[in-house]
Amino acid sequence: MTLQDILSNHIKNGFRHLYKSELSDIEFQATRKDFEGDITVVIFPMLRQVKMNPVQLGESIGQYLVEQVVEVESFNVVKGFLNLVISDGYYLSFFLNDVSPNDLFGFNPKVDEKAVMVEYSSPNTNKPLHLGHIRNNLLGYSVAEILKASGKKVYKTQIINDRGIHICKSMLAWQRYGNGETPESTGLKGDKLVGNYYVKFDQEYKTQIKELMAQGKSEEEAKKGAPILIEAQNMLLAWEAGDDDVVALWKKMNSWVYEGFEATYKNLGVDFDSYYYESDTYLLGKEFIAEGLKKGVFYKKDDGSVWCDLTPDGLDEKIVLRADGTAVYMTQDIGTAIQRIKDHPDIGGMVYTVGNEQDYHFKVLFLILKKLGFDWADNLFHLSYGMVDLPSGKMKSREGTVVDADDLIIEMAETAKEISQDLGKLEGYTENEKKEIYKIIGLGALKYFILKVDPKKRILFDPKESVDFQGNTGPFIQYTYARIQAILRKAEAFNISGGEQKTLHAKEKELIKQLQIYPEIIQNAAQQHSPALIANYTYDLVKEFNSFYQNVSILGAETTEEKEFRVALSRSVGTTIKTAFGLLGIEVPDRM
RNA sequence: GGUCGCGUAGCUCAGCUGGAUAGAGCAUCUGCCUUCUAAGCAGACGGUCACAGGUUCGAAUCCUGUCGCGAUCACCA
Repeated sequence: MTLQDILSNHIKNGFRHLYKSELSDIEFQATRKDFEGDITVVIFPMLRQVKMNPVQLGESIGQYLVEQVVEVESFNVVKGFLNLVISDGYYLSFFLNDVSPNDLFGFNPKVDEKAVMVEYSSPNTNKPLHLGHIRNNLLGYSVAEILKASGKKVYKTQIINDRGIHICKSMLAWQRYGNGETPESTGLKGDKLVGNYYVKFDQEYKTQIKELMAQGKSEEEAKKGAPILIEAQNMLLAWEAGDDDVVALWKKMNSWVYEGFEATYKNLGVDFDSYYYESDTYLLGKEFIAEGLKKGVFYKKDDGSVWCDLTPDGLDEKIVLRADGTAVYMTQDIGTAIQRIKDHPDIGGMVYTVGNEQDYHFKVLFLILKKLGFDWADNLFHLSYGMVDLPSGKMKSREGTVVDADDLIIEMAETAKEISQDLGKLEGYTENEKKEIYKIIGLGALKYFILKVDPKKRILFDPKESVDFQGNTGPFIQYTYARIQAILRKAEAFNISGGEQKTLHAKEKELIKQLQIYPEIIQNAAQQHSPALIANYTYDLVKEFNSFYQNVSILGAETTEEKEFRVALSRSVGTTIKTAFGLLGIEVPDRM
């Protein structure tokens, strides 16, 4: 039972007689720093049922609580706010009993029997991953970890768009200009190699269009009639017909890409429990269209195409099957969702990490699945995020204005290296150790930079100014962690003798309060699918820690009790940073 | 044009289900390294929370409208 529950019960019991009708919940909030006190009871809402002056009511409740509850030391009333001063002993014992001994403080130990599947990344196989994918990957991975911490079983997955005309373009260009190049022969990552041929195709396509236009064709004719495009289209037909050579080439080039992707994922520190491929799933879903037709969820038009009428829900009519009986995007997504539940019967909900340009698609998808009557359809969530824009505008792969994921990771580590060398730290470490630390810091900066902002908002990313290493940043928090580790290394073995009576400094109390809300933050973050909540929480915690312990010696405390307490508090802040950053997928170095 | 999202300090962003005098970082200025890591700490400066109405004890937060930016309105995925 939390202190708030205790207070709430006391207020309800003690003042029942004043209430005319049902007792409403008592509203608590943390006391603002400029007022004296720790917990504030907001009196205003109670006035609806109790006819009284708010200050008088506050006074009498405050008086009552001081008498009844040991933890409440004193109170003051400002307007309709009853500020309660809570005893040090309460926070001290909370810290000593709950936080300090528990390395996974804040994590929910209970696990729901229903699992959640989180989909993210979901790349095309014709080009390397870029900055947009990084935001997607970080969000998806982080939300998955946060859900785990909140007590959910989680499956991480992705759907890989491995079929279609775009792959054929790369394949064709490679066949024609590739001279048998492989990742091994060129030393290029597989996804880069394939991506290069995609660009090559586009160049060739453009020159052919020009030629055709020079021969007097209209732009539209030229675009449709370019021989290389027609060849690519033929290749797609051959692929769909199962042509051995085409399929073999397709498999070969895709495998290169997957190897390249895996390397990037590994560098980024994200992983997956399973993979779905569109080449496997694009035929799925049709049977459920038939079933939906029977149930009357869908209807058939004269030309044979199947539609879902969503106008009663304020949306449009949506096609779910073409007149020729082939599947569209929506068909496929319906099928994939159902397939996933079949593969993992314990799934109770799914999270789709996809950019906000697909908001409408997912709105429709979820609605259709609901209409089809699946019970899990109520627990589908589109983790929608804004684009990552460059100062020059949108990223366009064809125009070469993309920020490549691998390059960016390397650059971030480079910047971390420069800064670190300027500061002259890390002397006496081997090159490998240093390299490892630079990478952790560089990635920490990048990940925190992206995750600290609300997913819904667009991010403006300036590659020149890059990412900060000071202030509300990953490295600042990592730095505090490293400093704490230095303290712990120096501290001789310490033990906390429980129940110690000690006067808490105001800042220490704040720190403990800040730690106290960590479990709640995780729950909120899980509910709202928001890593930003965790990021900003961690920053607040670290700020609070620094603002006291930057000026106050930890190891130089006068009494041993005081020293033990400070060390234990530092250690707890350290582990909290570590677990919170773990939820963001950010590593934390022992020194930097 | 319809629908959805966003608009908070010069810049980048917090602000939980409405609560007290609006919160950080960067940038600019002032102090602090002989003591556990100065990627730090303390302080100054900086705001009509896009605008206008409404709801109420109380609005950056909820509702309506206007403006600005973005996305989307394909038998593409």
